[in-house]
Amino acid sequence: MEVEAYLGTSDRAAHSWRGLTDRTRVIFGPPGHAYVYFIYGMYECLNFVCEPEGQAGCVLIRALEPLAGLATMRRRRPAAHRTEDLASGPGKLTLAMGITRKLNGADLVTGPLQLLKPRHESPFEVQTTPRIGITHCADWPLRFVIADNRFVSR
DNA sequence: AGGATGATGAAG
DNA sequence: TTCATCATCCTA
Repeated sequence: MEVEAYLGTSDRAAHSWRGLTDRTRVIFGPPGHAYVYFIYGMYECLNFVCEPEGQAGCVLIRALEPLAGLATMRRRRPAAHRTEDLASGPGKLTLAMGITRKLNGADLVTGPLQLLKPRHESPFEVQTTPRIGITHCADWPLRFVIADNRFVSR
């Protein structure tokens, strides 16, 4: 599991940095919703909106450990030859899970994509590192990974 | 190391 | 209406 935080208007790496636009509308909306954006002409990335309505701030979901639907994910990700590669990056993750911009703005509690509490939660240690793939504020320690976890990018 | 690929936002 | 930029992935 791997995530990155993007702050509101103070974070030059964040889409919300320039303020409210058509694209950033859902980031400024209520928390608990999905922000899905299109990048590099081919990929989509999933974020969770985290700040109260009117403020901007979200978390980019960069990688996760696939637990269910493995066969479906393998079909969607023919380039992934190992289970660890199915969702080990923000673009790979959305491909594996079939997440597209149609889910932009979806409610993560009641909508078609739901964030659930795990049935069994095992303890883990969080490791903090700089964010990946950005130019502005590149040294801010806002990337969080489960320590020693195989299911992360890179 | 480089190419695929198109939306976005700002400038003209 | 152009233009640079971009929170990426894959093949070589």
